[in-house]
Amino acid sequence: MKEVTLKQIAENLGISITTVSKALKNYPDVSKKTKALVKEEAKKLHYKPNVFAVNLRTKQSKTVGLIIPEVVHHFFSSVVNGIIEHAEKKGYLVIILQSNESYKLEQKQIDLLISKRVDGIMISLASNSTDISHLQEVRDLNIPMVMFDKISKLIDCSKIIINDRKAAYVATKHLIDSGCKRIAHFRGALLPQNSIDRFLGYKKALEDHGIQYDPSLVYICERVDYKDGIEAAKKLMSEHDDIDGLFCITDLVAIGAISVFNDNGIKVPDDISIMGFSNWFISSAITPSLSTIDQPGYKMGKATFKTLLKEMKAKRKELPFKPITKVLETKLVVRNSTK
Amino acid sequence: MKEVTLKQIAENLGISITTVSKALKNYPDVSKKTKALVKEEAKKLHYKPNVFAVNLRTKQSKTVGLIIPEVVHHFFSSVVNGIIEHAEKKGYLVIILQSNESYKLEQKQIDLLISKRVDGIMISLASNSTDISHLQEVRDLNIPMVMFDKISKLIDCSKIIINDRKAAYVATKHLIDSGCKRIAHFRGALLPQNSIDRFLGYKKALEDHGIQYDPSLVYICERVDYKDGIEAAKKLMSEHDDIDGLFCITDLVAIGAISVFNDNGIKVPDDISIMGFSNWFISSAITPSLSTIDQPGYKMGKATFKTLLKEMKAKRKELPFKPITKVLETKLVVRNSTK
DNA sequence: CTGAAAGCGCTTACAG
DNA sequence: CTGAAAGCGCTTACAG
Repeated sequence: MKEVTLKQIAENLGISITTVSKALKNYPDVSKKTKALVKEEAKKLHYKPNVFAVNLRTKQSKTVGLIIPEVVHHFFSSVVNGIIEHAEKKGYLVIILQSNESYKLEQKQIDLLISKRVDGIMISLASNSTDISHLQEVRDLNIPMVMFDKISKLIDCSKIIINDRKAAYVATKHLIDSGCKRIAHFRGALLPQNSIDRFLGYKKALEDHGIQYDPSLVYICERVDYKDGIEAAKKLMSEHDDIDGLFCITDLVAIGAISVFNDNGIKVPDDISIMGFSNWFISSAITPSLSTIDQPGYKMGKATFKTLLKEMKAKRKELPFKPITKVLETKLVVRNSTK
Repeated sequence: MKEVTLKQIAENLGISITTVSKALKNYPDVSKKTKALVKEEAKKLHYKPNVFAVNLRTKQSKTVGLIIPEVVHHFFSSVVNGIIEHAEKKGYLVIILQSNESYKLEQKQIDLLISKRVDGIMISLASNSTDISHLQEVRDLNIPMVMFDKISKLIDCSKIIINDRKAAYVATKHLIDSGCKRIAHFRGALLPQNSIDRFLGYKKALEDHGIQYDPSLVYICERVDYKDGIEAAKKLMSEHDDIDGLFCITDLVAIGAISVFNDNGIKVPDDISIMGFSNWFISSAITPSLSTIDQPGYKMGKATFKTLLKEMKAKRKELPFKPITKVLETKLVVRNSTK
C-alpha cells in the first residue's frame, strides 16, 4: 500500500498540489466545487497528512512532555489521568517519562524532550533535584513549562500546587483538637519542598497550640512508601512509648505504620491517632479507615495542562506570558484512625 | 536565540552542508580533521538536529504509542513503568493514551496514533471492544503492534499475556484444598477475554474436584474496582448464607468484599476464605492480608516493548516478522485471607 | 575526501 | 479562483 500524498490526490484530479492543500484546509479562496471534489478524493484514498512534514513546516509537534517521579503511585497516576484527558481533547499527545526520583535521569529526560521539540513540558521534580540548570535551559530556550506538586522556588515558571504547609497544619491541628499531646511526624526526605513544607506545617501547629516541638519525634522516610512507614513505625515504637498522635507525610507511610501497630496490639485510634496525607482511595478500605488530607490529583493534572496550553498559545502568537501560580484547595477528611 | 542548523555550522566553517551532516554522523568518507572541526563547532553552538526534518527524511519518529484502559490502576501503571523504562533505554519515547474502557475512545486513539505515525503500537483492550476493525487497520497499514493482557484472539499480532484460565484454576483449587465447599466468584464483564478465562478456570477447578457449578454464585463486576467489590459482597450476603469461599477477579474487588465482611462480623478466613488476583502490593497491607495470584506487570511491560522493538527492527530491514505469543508465569501467593 | 543536487511532503506568499 | 515556486532542515546517491 503506497502512502497517499497531496501529490497523489492532485494527479488523480488533474489539479495542483497547492489547490489540494488549500481545499483540505478550507481556505476561502478555493471554489466550493473544487473543495468538494478534493475532499471526496481524499476520503476515498484515506488520505492522512504526513505529520512529519506538517511538523517541519509549522514548527510544532502538537505533542507535550510530562516528567514525573513515579507512575506507580496513586497521586501521580491521577495527575497523569487529568493531563492526558485534557490534552487529548485539545489535540495534544503526551509523552510520559519517569525520573524514578533520580536527578540525573530527570536531566537526561529534559534533554530528550527538548531534542524531540515538544511544544511544552510539564514536570514534577525528583526529590534530589536541587541543581536546576536543566530547567533553566528550558526557560532559556523559551519552551513553555509548568511545574506541579514538587516544584522548585528557584525557577520562574507557572506552578500548580497545593498549600502543603497549611494542609499539614490542618492535619496536625486535627490531632491536637482530638486530644493528642505527644505527636510524632514521619516526614519525607530533607530536600523536596513539599516534604519541608509539610514538616513546617506540623511544627507550626504544635507551637501555636502550646506543644513543645521535639526533634526526636520526627522520622525521615526517604521514599515515603509503605515499607518506609513500617520501618519508621518500628523505630518509633522502640524509642518512644508515650506517643498518642502521628502525622505521616503520605497515606502509604500511614498505612505501613498502621499495619505495624495492628500487629503489635497498639490500638488505633485509642492508643495512637494517625493522620495520612493525599486521600488515596484505599485509605477508606483499610482497618481502621484512615483520616487524611484530600489532595486533588486529577484537578492538578487538569490545571497543569490548561496552564501549559495558555502559555503555548501565547508563544505561538508571540504574546508575552506571565507565569502564574495556582494553589488548589485541600480538605481534611476525618475517618476512623483519629478520634 | 536563533535555531542552529547544519547550514549555520557549514557557513561558519566555510564547508558544505553535506559534509557537516556526514561528519556529525561519522561517515567514513570524511577526514578526521573535518570531523573534529565540525563536532567542535556543533558543540559550541549547542547544535541539536531538527527531529521534524529527520523524521520526514527517515520516515520514523522513534516514538511508540501505548493505549491502556486505565492509568490509575496498579497493574497497568506497573506495565507502563516496564514499557517506558525499556523504551527510553532504546531511544524510544512513549505516548500514552487512556481508553477509559471505552471502545469508541480506543478507536479514536488508534486513529490518532496512526496519523501521528508512531513507529509501533502497544495496546491492552477496553472491556467492550469486540469489533476490531480499528486494529485490523493497524495491521493492514503494516504498523508493528503488540497486544498485552487484555487481548483479542481475532487479531493476528504478537501478544504478551498470562494464562488466566490456569491462574484462576490454581486460585480456585487453593480454596478447595483449604476446605471450601461452596465457592462464589466475582467475575468481570462478559466480553473481555481475561474475564472469560478466569471464570472458566474457576468453573473447571470446581468440576475437576467434584463441586457442582452453581451459576447463582457468580456475580458480575463491570469495572472490577473497589466499589464493585463492595456491592457484589452485599448482594452475595443477602442472597446466600452458606458461602465459605470467594474468588475475586481482582485484588481491588477482593478488598472491597473484605471490607464488607469486616463490617458485618463475617470472619475472614474463618467464615469465608477469599482469593484476589494480581498481587497488588497493598494486598499485603490490609487486614487480613490477601491471598492472591501474582501477575507480573512490570515484566509484561518489558516483554511487550521488547517484542515491539523486534517487530519494528524487522520492518525497517524489510524482513518478515512472525507474530509471537508469550505467556508469562503467575504464581500463587498465600496470605491470611485463606486457611 | 568534498560538495551540488534531489527529495522527503507539506504550507503559504505571490503572481496571474 | 488556480498554480508555480520557495522553503522548512535534513539525508544520501552520485559526481568529481
